[in-house]
Amino acid sequence: MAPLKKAVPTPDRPARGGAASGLAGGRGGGRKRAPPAMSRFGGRTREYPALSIDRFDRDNLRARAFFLSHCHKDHMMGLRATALKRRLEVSLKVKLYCSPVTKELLLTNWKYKFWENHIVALEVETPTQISLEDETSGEKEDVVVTLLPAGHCPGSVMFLFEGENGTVLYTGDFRLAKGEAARMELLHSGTRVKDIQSVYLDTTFCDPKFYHIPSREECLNGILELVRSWTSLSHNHVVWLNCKAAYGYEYLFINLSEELGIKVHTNKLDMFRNMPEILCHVTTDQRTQIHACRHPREDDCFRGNRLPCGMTYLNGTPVHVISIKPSTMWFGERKKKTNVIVRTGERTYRACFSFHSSYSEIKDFLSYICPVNVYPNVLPMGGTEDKVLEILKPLCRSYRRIMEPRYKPLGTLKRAHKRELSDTDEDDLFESELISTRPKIPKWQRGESRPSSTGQAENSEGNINESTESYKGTTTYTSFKVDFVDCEESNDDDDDDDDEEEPEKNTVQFLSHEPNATSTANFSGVTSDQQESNASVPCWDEFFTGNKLEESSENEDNLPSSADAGGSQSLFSDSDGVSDSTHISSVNSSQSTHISEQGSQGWDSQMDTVLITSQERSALDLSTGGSRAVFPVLQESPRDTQLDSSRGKPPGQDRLCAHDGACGLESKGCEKAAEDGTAHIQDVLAEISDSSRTPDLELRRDSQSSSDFEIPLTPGAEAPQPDKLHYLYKKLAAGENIITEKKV
DNA sequence: GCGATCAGCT
DNA sequence: CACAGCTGATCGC
Repeated sequence: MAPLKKAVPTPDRPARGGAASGLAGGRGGGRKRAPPAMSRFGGRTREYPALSIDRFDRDNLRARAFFLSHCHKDHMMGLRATALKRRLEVSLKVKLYCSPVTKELLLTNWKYKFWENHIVALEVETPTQISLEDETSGEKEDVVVTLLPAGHCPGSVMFLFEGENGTVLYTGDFRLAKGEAARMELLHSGTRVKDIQSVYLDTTFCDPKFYHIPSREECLNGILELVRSWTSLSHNHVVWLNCKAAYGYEYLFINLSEELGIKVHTNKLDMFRNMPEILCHVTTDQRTQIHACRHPREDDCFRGNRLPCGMTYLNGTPVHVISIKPSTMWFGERKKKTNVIVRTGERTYRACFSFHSSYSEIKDFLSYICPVNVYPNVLPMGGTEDKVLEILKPLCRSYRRIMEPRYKPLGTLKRAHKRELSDTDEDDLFESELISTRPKIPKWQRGESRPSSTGQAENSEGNINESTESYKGTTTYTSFKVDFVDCEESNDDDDDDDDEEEPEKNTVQFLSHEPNATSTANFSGVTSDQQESNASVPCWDEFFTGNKLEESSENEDNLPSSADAGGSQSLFSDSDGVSDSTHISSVNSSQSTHISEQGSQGWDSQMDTVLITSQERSALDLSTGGSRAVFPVLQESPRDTQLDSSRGKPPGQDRLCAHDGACGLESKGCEKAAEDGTAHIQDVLAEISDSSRTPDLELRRDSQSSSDFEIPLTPGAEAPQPDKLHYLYKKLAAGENIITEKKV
């Protein structure tokens, strides 16, 4: 959830202090900034008010049981307050339920030690019955709670409550790729999705502005290649990851460390003492080429070519530091299309990175669950509750009920109906039958299929997913070739980045393409102007010879429409059609308890800024240790991927290369490389771009591409357009009937 | 003095 | 540009 930060004054008890007291309103006299995304979730659900979740102040103090979805401060409000401490002292029964990882992280902070005897770690995906007893009246109520992996940060979970008042899902903060809900066994009953009364939903990015956020893998790979290219220049080329001090970047650290054999320097790591799979990739030894350390004046440090930890020399020579700042909003604000990595200064980069589901991921999730009610936990910045509900309600059953006859005579149907169509033009969301008959993805198929965002689409395309992803299980690493291109044009037209250092703002486009970029581009369902100029009809041969298929299914079918249309901006997808796909089928365990994630759709590279199309390059070729998986735990079930201390190491974990060896491999002749980083990055990349591809990569790539086909293309085109043809080919390849479904 | 809150700043 | 969290000032207890 985006900041729950500011206390929201309530009628029963206004926030204390400062402005709220009315006494300090005049302080400073400066204008208040627009508030960031604000929590709307007060800590309790309507159905189970005796439970407090992620809020531990005010009335929540009286809860019969407490739940913590993850260890971010904005979800821990009141958790160490005196009032709660006192309650624990007089009650042995009151418990805080959370995941084992969250418990570990919480208790490594001495400020929360007093919880020690009151925390109950629940295994993820293990339904547990909890007896809630009112300590004064003795009244009892049973509820079954199930923790589901949330993909937000280590230990993060969603809570599924089942009891007398129906089934309720509280998502906490989550990032789940499309189709993840369908893979969660415990969201299902038999073969069907459970009948969920209410979802309390993380709506941080529930704004068409964030229609598409590149998958974790895509972002990771962008960062990986940038870090790789810089650190390979010489032993004293160092990267500073300017990460906010929060759990959630661990999987990035782990993957960088695994891929490059370079541990990540952090200020603290004792909280991971019982999590060897993280611990072995971070270090408090400054003498490393990747840093994620913090300092109050870290920007000053950086400007002085110093790391926040103070390191200025490595291997006896001054370090050359670049910074990479992960962010999501920044990309969301771009008016022009950008890539996952954008250069913002001579030595500064922005990398796309998100802990929260994108607009389309949220919609996919919700439409799959299809609850009766939805309650947004967060109002996106600048958003209103009405606006968010306008987006979400059509995906709920309650909406349909409202839409039925009783409103008809009032004349409101048309307007509402229009809204419904506009926002979800891809299907008939209000067939409640769809909900009840939606099949669960069979267990054996999990991790191999890409259920679509809607039941209908899934029905029509499920087979394709299955057939084209049959290689998924073997997709254990990614590969792609990158080039950094300094673009003449500025990335942004307004707010220049604060770390801007160069007179002219160069944008380094981080592009990854297939070797046959032109042909793949032609498979695009939607073509840009530029694309159209050289658009040609897709060729079956190319399609079928294992070259990547490209299609912006999302743009096609989940097309942001009316509601979306205004500010809609698929951040990384300009519909140009050359979508890059990085081929990873699992997210690393460190991103919590979770997911065998198939990356969400590849984002479309921006063809208009392609100066150099990169060729595919196998990660194998560059990886220091050989065939290492970027995401080493994909075979594991969600439960197994939990960062529990009891959990075994992921496969291959022991293969952490000595980083000297790693660097030495690629640093030849680069010792005097520092002055112009970009040029040298390009040099290095040029050098490695000859690397050959491994044959099976192509298979993987192909298999991955199926994720782009989860939603049927819009039928009804008169003549077979390239995209149509592409679709037909796809179906044919899947051995399917090519009769198109009639859409609403 | 401590905790809560807010402004300001990453 | 804001995903989360720190610091310091201020206020209430």
